[in-house]
Amino acid sequence: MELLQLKYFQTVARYEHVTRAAEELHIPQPALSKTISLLEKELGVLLFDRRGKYIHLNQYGRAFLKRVEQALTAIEDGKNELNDLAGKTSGGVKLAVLAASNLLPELLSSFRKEYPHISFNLIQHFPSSITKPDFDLCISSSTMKLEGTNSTPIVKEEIFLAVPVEHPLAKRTSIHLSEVAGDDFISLKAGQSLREITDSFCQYAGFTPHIIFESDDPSTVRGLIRAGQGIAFIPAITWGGATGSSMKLLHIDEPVCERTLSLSYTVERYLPQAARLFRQFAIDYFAKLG
DNA sequence: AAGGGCTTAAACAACAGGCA
DNA sequence: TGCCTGTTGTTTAAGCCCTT
Repeated sequence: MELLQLKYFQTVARYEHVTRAAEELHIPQPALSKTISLLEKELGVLLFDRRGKYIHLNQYGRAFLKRVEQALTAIEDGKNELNDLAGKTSGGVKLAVLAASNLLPELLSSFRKEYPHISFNLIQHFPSSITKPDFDLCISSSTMKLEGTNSTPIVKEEIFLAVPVEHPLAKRTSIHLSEVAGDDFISLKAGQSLREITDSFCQYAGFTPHIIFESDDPSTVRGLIRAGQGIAFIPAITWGGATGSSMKLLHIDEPVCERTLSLSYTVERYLPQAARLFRQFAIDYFAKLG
């Protein structure tokens, strides 16, 4: 049994799609089919159910995948550990960013000024087909609990309500959220952690926001507010930057609108030196922002 | 030279979706 | 419902490269 066969199997098992796995592995699809069938032959059981043109992991495949993941992770951790022992901190950091992606360019460029030899592999969403996200570190909202991880809070920020200057409440400095229950909202797309938090603020204030625009891009959200199309929640730090004179940020008295971002890392895995350096750097970086 | 592992190319089968 | 078309997975054959 070859290590390569196990890597191939892991990829096919994750995608349950031979062609996509072959593309991922940069090998021709027939070769991958052949490798998998040889592995099955060696194991003496079928790892996949073939139903027509689709393949699905079966009970043997699922059991084997669990062990293969453990074995390959252990080998990866071993390589990282040896690199560190040999004094090579040039490895990459697998960084998942599920929140505060706006600050990422500045954070990474600051870090790389100090450690130019450390590279990054950024993960900005977890494909639903991948059951076990693979990262060294993950920046996310504290409301998201990632299984098998430890978290360190890195920044607590207030969430303001941004209104256009011509809005009736624009002359105020603070409001109760229930005062804007009837307003049109511009919001992040559903599924984003910030969106879930702000929806819960509104729910607490006794209303469901009437959302007229959804966008993943903070600058688009700002532009729409300036254009008088609606109001929006704006995190003070991670969405920081000039708001301009055509927009006003209001403090929300009730409910308390804050969020905490955390840095998570998997508990059972060896954290490479490069990732440990970045973890400390990120904690210090956000401490300065806060 | 022989054997193993890989590649590309081709052929085939099974299925999904569109359409009449 | 039946046909057509496109997609996808599998198998086989021929050839290349590397190791023994």
